[in-house]
Amino acid sequence: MKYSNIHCPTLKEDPASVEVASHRLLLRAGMIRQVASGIYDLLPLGLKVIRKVEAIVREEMNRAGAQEVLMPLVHPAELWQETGRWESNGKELLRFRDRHDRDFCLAPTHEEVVTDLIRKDVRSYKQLPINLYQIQTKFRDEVRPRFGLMRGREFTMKDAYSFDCDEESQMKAYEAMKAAYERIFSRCGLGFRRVHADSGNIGGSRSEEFMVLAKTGEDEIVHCKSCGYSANTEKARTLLNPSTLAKESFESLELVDTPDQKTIDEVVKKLQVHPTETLKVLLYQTEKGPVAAVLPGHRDLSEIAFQRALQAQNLRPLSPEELAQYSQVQFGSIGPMGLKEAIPVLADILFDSTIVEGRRYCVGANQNGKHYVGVQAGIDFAMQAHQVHQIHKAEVGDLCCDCNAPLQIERGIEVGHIFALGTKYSEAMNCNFMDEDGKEKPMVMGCYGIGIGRTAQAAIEQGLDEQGMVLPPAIAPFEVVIDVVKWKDEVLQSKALELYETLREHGYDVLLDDRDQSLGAKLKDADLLGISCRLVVGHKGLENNQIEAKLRWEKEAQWLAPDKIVDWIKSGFEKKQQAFLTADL
RNA sequence: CGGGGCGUGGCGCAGCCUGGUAGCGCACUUGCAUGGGGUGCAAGGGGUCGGAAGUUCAAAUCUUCUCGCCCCGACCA
Repeated sequence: MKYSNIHCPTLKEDPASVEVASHRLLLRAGMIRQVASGIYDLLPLGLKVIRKVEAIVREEMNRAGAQEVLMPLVHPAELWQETGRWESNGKELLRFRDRHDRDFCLAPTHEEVVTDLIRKDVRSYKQLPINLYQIQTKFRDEVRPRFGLMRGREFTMKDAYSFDCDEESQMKAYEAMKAAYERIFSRCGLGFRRVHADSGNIGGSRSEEFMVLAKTGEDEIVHCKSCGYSANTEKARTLLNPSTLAKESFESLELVDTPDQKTIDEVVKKLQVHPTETLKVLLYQTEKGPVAAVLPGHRDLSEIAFQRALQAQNLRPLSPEELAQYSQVQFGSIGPMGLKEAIPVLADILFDSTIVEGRRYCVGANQNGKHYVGVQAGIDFAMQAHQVHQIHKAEVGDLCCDCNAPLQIERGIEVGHIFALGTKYSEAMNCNFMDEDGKEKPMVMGCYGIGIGRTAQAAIEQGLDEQGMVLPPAIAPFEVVIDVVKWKDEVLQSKALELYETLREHGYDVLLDDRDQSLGAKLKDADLLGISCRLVVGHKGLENNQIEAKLRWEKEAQWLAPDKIVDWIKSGFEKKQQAFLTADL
């Protein structure tokens, strides 16, 4: 490909109000342009990178035995109503009506459609297992799109769905996908961690996320260096490190006035106590009725863990208006002592496991404008074993559940997610099959997703330097670029063309920069685009029959005879790729 | 959804406070020179200031409304 034939509007200056480096580079490299919030054009070179990621994904999916299909972006409401997700999904699900006033939505995911597809044609265990995947556009009307392709509203996703006769067979599909994902992300040159997304006690289902480690990642993950345990902070189970607790300052139970102190911060300030000596009560609404989470004032609640512990389908914070229907007590004065009496309709009260039994705490008194101090956990209020759960969000300093070592917290970009679904969708949608003894059973499903654009951008985020992108050859927009010191010089030009043809014959994806610009400008663009190998043809080298060659990730360039170039590139690329596959975090 | 910010040639910005119908850099066009890290000089083209209404003799500038985009936060009581 010749540069003059490509629409690649590179930018010299940084675009305004763009925070993340990879997003900035995508814009500067002329790979993407914004159309609306969270909606982008992919320009030729941006698309080229995306296609290369897709090619790797396809290859590994096919190798793992999945078959490619293509399902629609527009889904009829009926399918989503069958699983209840038409109602339970919020505004993220973009709904609209067609000319006949029928309800539709833009697909944020495809469990309903693929389950419908399978149930129409699969009757027997003999037809199973099946694993179908697609690389397709999704639309999720995100509250707050940001960071370019990282969190767009319209985005490309690879999603696979497996259908099996039983759990055991399902686990094989799950493991095959897991292995494929590890290969895919390694081949894309990504430093990633596979983390637990669910601790695995709900209906035997299991889920793991693939996190690319990056400071700018939107997700937090805990990692245990000593045993390797990794999990999404929201879903991680961790133990309290007792050494983080302040010394007890109360000796006896006492009722104190706190007329204007509603938040933990305010109470702590007024009563001169340490946050680790306070307890707070968070109220939520569920389909079973209001529920309460009791946890230390300095800890955050993991809503996901809370919901799981409650085994609730829906969970949202209780509004002040709702609270007023149940109780005279207002937010800010609610505490664990006599909670059930204060709010008689509470369905469940769960205590966080970081509450220390016997320790004296400062708590809301369930009387407006009053707190108790010196309340003993487990004595002044009961904490039955079945009520105590790990519902706090993991924090730095917490201890590993498995080996008791201190955990570290890292940031990551979620590029892939694999999930054992069980029979949730197959049961809701009657996706059944006849097994060997003539019994009808729901299929056991799994789903597996990769954000294609996000994977590409994560690779950029991890690889960049001051000059631009540093991409692995497998996903760089070009493998090789040829720059000519003076394009109009016929001797140099013909040498460059010769080199260009040779490399193409050897199967390389080559860019010939045929623009009549200063060398400096051309080199800047080559670096910005992250092209893996750069060759410079000029008089200086040609006098000695040499070409300047440089790999994007190396500091120094080398002078090589033209007939050595192909082998040199080959071994350079192989070394790099090998490094990715064996990279250790 | 709450808070904050921004919207002026393709891009990045100044002008707005203290109204008098637009300016800079980059990019673009033409010419000459240059050619190993965004080359120099010269001559050009392009915007009515997100939109609407209002105040005024006069609005990019003041007021109100509206649209769009970006950032932060989001029920932690």
